Amino acid sequence: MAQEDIFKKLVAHCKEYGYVFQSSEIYDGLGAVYDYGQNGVELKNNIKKYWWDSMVRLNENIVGIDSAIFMHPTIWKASGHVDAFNDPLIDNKDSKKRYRADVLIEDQLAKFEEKMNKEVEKAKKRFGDSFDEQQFRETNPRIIANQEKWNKLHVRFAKALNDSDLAELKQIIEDQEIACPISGSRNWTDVRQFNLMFATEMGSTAEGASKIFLRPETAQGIFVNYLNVQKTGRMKIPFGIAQIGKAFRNEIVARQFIFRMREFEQMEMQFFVKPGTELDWFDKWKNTRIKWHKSLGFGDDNYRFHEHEKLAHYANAAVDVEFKFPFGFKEVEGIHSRTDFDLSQHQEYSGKKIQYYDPELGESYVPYVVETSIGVDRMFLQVISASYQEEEIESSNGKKDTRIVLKLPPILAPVKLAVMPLVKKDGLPEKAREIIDELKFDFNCQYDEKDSIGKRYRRQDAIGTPFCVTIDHQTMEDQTVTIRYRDTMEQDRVAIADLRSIISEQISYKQLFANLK
RNA sequence: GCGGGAGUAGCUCAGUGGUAGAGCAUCAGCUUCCCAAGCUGAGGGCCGUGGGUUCGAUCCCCAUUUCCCGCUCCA
Repeated sequence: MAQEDIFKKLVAHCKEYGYVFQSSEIYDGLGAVYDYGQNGVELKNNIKKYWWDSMVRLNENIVGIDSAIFMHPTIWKASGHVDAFNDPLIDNKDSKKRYRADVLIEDQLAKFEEKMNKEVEKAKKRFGDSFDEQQFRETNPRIIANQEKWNKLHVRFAKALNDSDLAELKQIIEDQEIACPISGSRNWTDVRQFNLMFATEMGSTAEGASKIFLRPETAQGIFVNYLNVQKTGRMKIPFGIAQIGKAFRNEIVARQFIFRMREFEQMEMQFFVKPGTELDWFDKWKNTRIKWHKSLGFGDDNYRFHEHEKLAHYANAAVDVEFKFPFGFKEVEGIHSRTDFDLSQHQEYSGKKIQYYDPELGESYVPYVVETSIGVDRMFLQVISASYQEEEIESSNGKKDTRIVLKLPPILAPVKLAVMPLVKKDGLPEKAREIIDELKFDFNCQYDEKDSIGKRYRRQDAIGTPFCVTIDHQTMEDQTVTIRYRDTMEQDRVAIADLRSIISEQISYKQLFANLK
């Protein structure tokens, strides 16, 4: 079956079995926003717990925080988001290509510079060593003409950008007769602003209200709390701060189900290190994180690293962990060496000294940061797409049958255990309830007595329940039940008293965590 | 955002210018059978939304919204 078909079925399955619903569906939905259903929320919580425990519980030198979504607006100036997330865009109607309007105009400025430089080059060849470039630039008529054009355009462009005057940017592009490099045409749409940060107002009166942003990443909440945590937690470098929380980006194109959403959740850990050691720590975390992914057993071949060639303004090394989704290898997690960019910026903008006194060195420094940042929703999609299987099996009447099963890692499964009476009489239902009452404090249990036992097993397969316990007449005599395993469909007869330890062992972190060290 | 396709029951889909159907699913009862399809019955849809044409629109036209594919974008 084609991968796209599997993806479609997966999306349908997520809805049908209470994993993921489209947001506001009864009102026609809201673009690229999704809700998690009764099973989805359990899976998502389990994913978050698995990450959190592997960070905070497993590492003495990593602690967690939970910072607010609203933050002081200056934070986003310091972080660079206000500038980087505000792009005036324009489309060429013929080539259907989209450009940043400011980049088009900057290219035009560069063309003038190029022309001037060419004149200088020519003159250099002609006059040799005795050539005075400064004087030449001031006197050559062609350079003067170009310089004038450049100056005029630059002033106009800077003003338009400063005023966020989109119509003026469009007018500049028209006046400069800038053409699309692909189609060569000057058939442009209007310039539109795509502000990737959501804004709202804080303060209830119009005059007193100030514009604030919904955070586009959780990392800044960690950076601005660096001093608080380091001091109150008596943290010594190297140490990390972990956080799970929502972030918001007004994506131009948000698609592929929950892969790219406008409201999403991140699990981030910022690791503070001594300057100069950051690349060693970068390698260490790269290694640790890929082990974490592989520990879930979805197949090592389904992961790869993608090294960034073009680095962001703050980074000196960056790598993505990519997973093979039904629509191809895509980023799940990013590991970035962010240098001291963020803390230095906050130091500058806030005026507070954000440094660490290193007793070994006997001096203070702004720590360097290695970040691991994973999208919860992408992780969710990874887990569920890797787990979704359609199996051809032989039915009892000899016919071929398709069994749809979510082979979720038991530790992540929403429901760990279904307890069902083989028939709903002779005291079997009561016995089943008794077992659930005993085990529900340890595991998420589900009771089902409707339909044939085979049908009930299939229902549990569809939501990924790893264990089904069935009460039959023998149970009433000797206190044993059958336990049926989701993946193999095999059954064992075991004592009721042993159920807790059997299941506990299968959903223990211990083995998974052993692989992380 | 641009181009293309689609939107009918929880799911998969029929259907017609005269105010809607099937299979599966759901629920109740019977059946008691350890791997989904036994019997009986029930609930559920202003046919994505708004406007237009028409005596009358789920169907034709326009707009809009959502989803899918491609492009584009992506610290």
